[in-house]
Amino acid sequence: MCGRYAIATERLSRIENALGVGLPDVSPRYNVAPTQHVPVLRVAAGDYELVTMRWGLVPAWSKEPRTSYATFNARAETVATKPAFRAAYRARRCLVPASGFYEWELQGGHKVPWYVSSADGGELAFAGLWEEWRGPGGDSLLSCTVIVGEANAVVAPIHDRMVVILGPDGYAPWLDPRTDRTRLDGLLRPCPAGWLRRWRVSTAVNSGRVEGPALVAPLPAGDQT
DNA sequence: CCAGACGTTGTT
DNA sequence: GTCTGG
DNA sequence: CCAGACGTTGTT
DNA sequence: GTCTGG
Repeated sequence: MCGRYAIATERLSRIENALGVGLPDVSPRYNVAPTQHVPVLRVAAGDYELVTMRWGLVPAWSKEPRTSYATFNARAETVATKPAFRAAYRARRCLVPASGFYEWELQGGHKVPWYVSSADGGELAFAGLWEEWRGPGGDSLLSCTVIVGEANAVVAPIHDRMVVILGPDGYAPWLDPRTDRTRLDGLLRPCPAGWLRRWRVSTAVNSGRVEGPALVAPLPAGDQT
């Protein structure tokens, strides 16, 4: 699954190059948690645009601009049919840029944090969905989720699920509202192991209130198990 | 018909 | 135990 | 995801 | 909004 990530690259070069578009730089963050506002790439009026959305999707039919259940991840296996996600899967897909994500491994009774990083340092693109919720007073909330599926060989030893990461060839078809279901479903596969690396990090990341580049620093070699 | 849920993970 | 906040 | 709160009244 | 359960 994916409940915490980092975005350290200010310039989203891989996305810019793949889509042939210029994008504003983003502020580096090392401890992005659900309910926070995050940069998201979507198509609006036929153009690509980077917008800020709340992480944790609020369906358009929700009575409140929040949910009483977890929506910061959507399962790849069921995203096309679950009431909270299916409309967005059909028409409102997005990319969530990241440098890497955190995963907690259950070791005996306790949890140890790992950082799973982009192998080449360029930004990753998580497969996401977005929604716009409108309140009676004309208020509006943009929100998003990221899709999770099977783990690849880098992540499987520590956790059985991981976020779906798209390659540059998948960016445009994923974002295009006209792409058919069969092609979309085909994109929701674990990414190649070569795209990722992982290392143990400090438990400082456990708290959502801590921030800074030290959070992704590898623990000493002796602690990398 | 109306009311109530709408989600993920992990653990037992 | 369960919900909220980051 | 994990951490931290989980309550009321009245006073400054 | 739409589906399930009573």
